[in-house]
Amino acid sequence: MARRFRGESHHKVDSKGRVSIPALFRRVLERSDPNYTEGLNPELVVVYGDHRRNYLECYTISAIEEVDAKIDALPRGSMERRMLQRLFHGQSFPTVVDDTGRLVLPAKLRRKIDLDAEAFFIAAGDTFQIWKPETYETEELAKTE
Amino acid sequence: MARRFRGESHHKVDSKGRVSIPALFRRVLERSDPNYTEGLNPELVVVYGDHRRNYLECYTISAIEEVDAKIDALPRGSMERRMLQRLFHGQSFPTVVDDTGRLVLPAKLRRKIDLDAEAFFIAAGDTFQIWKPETYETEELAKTE
DNA sequence: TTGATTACCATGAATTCCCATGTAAATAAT
DNA sequence: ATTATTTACATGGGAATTCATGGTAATCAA
Repeated sequence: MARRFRGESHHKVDSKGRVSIPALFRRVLERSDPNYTEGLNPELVVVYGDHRRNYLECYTISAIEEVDAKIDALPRGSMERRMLQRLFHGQSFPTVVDDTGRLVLPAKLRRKIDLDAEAFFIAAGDTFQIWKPETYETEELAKTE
Repeated sequence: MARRFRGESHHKVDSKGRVSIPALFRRVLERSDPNYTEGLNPELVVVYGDHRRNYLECYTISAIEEVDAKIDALPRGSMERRMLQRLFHGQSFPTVVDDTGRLVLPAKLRRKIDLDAEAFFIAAGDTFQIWKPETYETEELAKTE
């Protein structure tokens, strides 16, 4: 199976911010983490962006490395480079899947997208997104239906 | 034999969601999976779409890769890209044919098309569809009038 | 020491794996 | 040709494993 996320699902978020990552997404995270080996837990990077973004975008290690490489290729001091650095280096949170296949979202990130008891996961090519279900329905579904 | 599905047939769906894939369709899935080799089981992607779609559309690996390539070519952030990503990356289910030639449809997908004891398979060019027999009949009947 | 974070353990439900069987289709033997 | 033998298909059942989720104890940071 490829290094591309596919599928969508809802998962409970508990009081500690723990939320199961869809099993199929975990397989992709594993395959796309160069440091991953059987028995270990894959790493990932959660990009949350500025106040205008109301979902979390999760990158595999190899995906975020591609982004980093692109940023590095831009001229130092250019506006584009500075903006991308702010988003991908500043407004992001590196973490690791835990032993039971869950992600622990710190209160700050949960508050940012107003997440409470349930989270909606949806694949988006080589990343996946985490939404508050209600937000997804109003924002996304309304737009495209 | 070509990479094109042909034919239609009915198959039992058991309580675990297992359903035999028509043998001829399996041959096509094998030939259209770049990773397939004798002895292995071919992969496929089941696209189920939103609430308006009442059947499952099954893509071979090479067919879905064509779709992915088209999506990747669209500008990031464009509405068209987002819509296609939602459908093909989000509302889809990647899987693999099992050792006995069956597909396992999770309860979620079965519920979506209201599938119970029997499924109707019909070829549609480089994909094939899975319908609840009754739905297909009424739907088709309605069309041909 | 107090609230938060992390590590461990627990469990029911869903999913996968492995093996079994009847029947139809294909091939070989008489 | 007709029968015997093999092979492929469709389907079923139970055991083993994975998943999603929840709880408690141990650790940490301020």
